Amino acid sequence: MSLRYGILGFLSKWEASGYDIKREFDDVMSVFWHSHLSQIYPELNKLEKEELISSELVPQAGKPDKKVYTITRKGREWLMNWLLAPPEAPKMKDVFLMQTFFMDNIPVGEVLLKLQMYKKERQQRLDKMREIIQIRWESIKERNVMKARILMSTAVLKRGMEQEIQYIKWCEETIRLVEACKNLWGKEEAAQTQNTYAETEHAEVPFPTAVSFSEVEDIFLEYFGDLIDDKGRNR
Amino acid sequence: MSLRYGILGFLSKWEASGYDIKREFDDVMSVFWHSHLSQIYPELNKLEKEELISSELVPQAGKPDKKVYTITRKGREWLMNWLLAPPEAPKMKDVFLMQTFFMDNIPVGEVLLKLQMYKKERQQRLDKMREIIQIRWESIKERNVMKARILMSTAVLKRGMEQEIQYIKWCEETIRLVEACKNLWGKEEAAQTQNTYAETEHAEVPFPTAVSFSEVEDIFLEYFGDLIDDKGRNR
DNA sequence: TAGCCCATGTAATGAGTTACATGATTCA
DNA sequence: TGAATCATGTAACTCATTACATGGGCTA
Repeated sequence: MSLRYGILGFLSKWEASGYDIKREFDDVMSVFWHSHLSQIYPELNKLEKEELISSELVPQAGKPDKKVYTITRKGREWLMNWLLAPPEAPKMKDVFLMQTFFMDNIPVGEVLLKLQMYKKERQQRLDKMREIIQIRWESIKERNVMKARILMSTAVLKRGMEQEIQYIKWCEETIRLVEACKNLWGKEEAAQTQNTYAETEHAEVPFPTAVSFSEVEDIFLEYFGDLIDDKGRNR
Repeated sequence: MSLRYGILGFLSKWEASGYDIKREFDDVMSVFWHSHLSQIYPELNKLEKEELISSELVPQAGKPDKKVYTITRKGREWLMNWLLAPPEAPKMKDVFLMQTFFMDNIPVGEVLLKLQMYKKERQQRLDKMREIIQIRWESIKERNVMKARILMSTAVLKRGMEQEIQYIKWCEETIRLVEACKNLWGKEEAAQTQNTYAETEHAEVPFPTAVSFSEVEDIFLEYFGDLIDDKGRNR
């Protein structure tokens, strides 16, 4: 239900074809949304049938024809009503965090590798955002104009960048934590065997490689910083 | 494709019914995933047919019967293969950021209200996580055991908490930014009219309430901190 | 000449949500 | 007595992804 508002929102400022909209979803809007052309085209046709947008065929030299869409008054009304509605509860879906949560099932070496790979993934997203914001920044300064749309879109870009920076930092910190607690995984070659016996673990039988908490308490407290309220402890 | 691994991952440590799994998705696992019972039940049946899990009916006193699932060897193999596969590229879907991006279409007063409401939403998530981590922290200290699973799940919880803290901070900063740039929206009553003319905007016709950038440059630079590389400027 | 960019789609499949259906116990 | 919790599901629908289809122009 949100894709259509992403389209209406974009068309509220610029006329565009499905292909143009996809380009935007891959560029600035990738901070908060992603979509395939095969979803955008049918949605555009649906929006036109509902008279929220209208289209015009524009011939191009040396390129295929374009179907350029324009938002209608009704479309603007729908967009505004959506914008004024109370915000939805955030619905988390983070595949990488899910994997991390279950990484006790694979050897430590693999855990560290995955964290490093993911850090790179996030670094690339950040680099892309930095580029986008740099270009926009120069353009704003050059044209010397500020508008509400520019303000809000840069605010969103800031949020995106902060998110990537913090995710990268978390990867680094977690790599350090895992390295400091390597022994919890036991020998790498034994990992397969360990897992086979893990099903008895819920009955409070200690895991072969479990250690007493006090051994790692300091590492833990440092990792968490002030996120934990550690009452009854003298430090 | 990830829900099934969320289920397998959970069952890799504890035997559980569909209802139990749902409870977990609403609790600790809500940091990175959410799912409905009407999706979990059919998935469990599918997993059983594929022999990745097996079930046993457990009668209960004063409560309906439970269908308790156990992961099979084949299920563990599938889980491990998924965990060892290279991480997927993150797929962003943040409805609130999408709305924020297009908030030039509604009055400033409404923009500020929405940012405040969303901040509260995130604050509630944070409070819930704090509670969860506090309970786990006490339990770890009491039992005095540390295992790889505990390590990784707390790392994920940390990430979740950081995310909420930073989102809240971003809301606050953005509220301040919007307040400082209120005039970009013009009079609230005029908002409807403004939007009607916005379609001519792509032709570089300045927006009625546009101001020169230099007027807000300092506010902007403060908002961004060191996120922008502002070359050729003396500060 | 192979592969990418432009441009628009359809079809099949998979994932996710909302509504409906049932029925016992427990708590206010 | 009504609402919430426990417990398992089906059906209808919407949303999202992957694969397929077409075809001209540009670039290495």
